[in-house]
Amino acid sequence: MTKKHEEASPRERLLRAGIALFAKRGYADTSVREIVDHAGVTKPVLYYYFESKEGIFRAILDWAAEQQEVVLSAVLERPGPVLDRFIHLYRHIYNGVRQDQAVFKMIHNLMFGPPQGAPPYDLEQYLQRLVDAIKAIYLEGLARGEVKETDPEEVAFLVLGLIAFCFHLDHANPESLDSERAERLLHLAFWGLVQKTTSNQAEAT
Amino acid sequence: MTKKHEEASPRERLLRAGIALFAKRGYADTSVREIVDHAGVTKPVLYYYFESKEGIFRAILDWAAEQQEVVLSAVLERPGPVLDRFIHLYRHIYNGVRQDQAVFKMIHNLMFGPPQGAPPYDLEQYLQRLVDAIKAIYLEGLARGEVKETDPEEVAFLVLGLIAFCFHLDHANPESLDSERAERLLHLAFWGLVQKTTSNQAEAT
DNA sequence: GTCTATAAACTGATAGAC
DNA sequence: GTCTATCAGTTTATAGAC
Repeated sequence: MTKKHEEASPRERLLRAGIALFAKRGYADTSVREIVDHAGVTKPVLYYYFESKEGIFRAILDWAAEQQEVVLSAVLERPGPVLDRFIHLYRHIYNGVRQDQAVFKMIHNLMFGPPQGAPPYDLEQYLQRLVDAIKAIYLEGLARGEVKETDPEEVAFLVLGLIAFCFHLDHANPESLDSERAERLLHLAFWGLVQKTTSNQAEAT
Repeated sequence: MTKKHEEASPRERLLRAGIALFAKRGYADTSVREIVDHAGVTKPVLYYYFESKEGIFRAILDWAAEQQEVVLSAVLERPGPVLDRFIHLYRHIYNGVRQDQAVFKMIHNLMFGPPQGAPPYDLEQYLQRLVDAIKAIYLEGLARGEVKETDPEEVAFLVLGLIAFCFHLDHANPESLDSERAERLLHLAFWGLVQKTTSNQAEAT
């Protein structure tokens, strides 16, 4: 963390500008001219620190991978009931520091959107780390008898699908932002949708 | 349906090419040159039938809205248990005819990805129609006492989030395509994740 | 309706002065 | 390190012949 909020280095201003623009409009629709204008520098400066448009793109994603690792480590250390920890994960990843939010939006867009000309990058690692974190939380809850036994991978996809969708809704429709929607959706999936009748009415499709 | 599989009109070939390319790579990264090459025509033909790149983009989305309406109407007419109908919805929307699949992928990308320079379009209508359809299925199940009472909007988001995520997984990782994952995830959310301690222990995988 | 040829603007990237 | 000026290639879009 060698950053001052007052006057950042050209390299850092370029990184911030790149994050903001790539997150907002995607890779193909963001030009290097826009990035350098937004950063208040000239074009050769970008090509000096990063060697190409692809270079700054990869530099951003490399930095983002470290950021995610920091966030996930903190979340995994915190104990508590499974549902609380899932919600805590959502809040920290997606509703974290405003500054880091754009970079997660950028990753989200790359994961769920079209490649749009972006250079190849191992996005699978981001997803896999999230899956692993959710699995770990689930398995701890399972050991305490808090949740039923099922495929941990399925649980991870269930939780990830919901928080990704809430993240999308919040960003696609910022005016109707509902900070507790993820909590309610996870709650709903946690307790189930089916009506629990009197005795033991199991239904299989 | 005024199409013959043998030899389509230039206009229709352009639409198909546009769908395929916009779906695969996004709006900004798809050039009109690629579209006309893929359609086997020349550039002025595109500007004759549609007046611009934005024009063919909007024409595709207008057509897609009609297609979705047809699919949703068919799904809503079919009776059955709530969970079965949710799965049926998924299969018909996202795993429907191979030909129409690309257009749904294109909409999915526009909904969940960055705008990437695409012209403004009311994507909210697509989402709202899906939400309404899921609400209708849920409310019918509620009237039969099949599901517990909760906010229908939440149910719609739960189901939509999961099927959108499965759709993404299948397309992001086609080699590990798992056609029954959506079914399992919906099943999991339907029955809940929590351990039912007392006598009411119903579970099936 | 469909073509060739081209306009005008923008793209990523670089040379060379300071 | 940072600048001005510019390159070569691509973009959307059109003019004008047939």
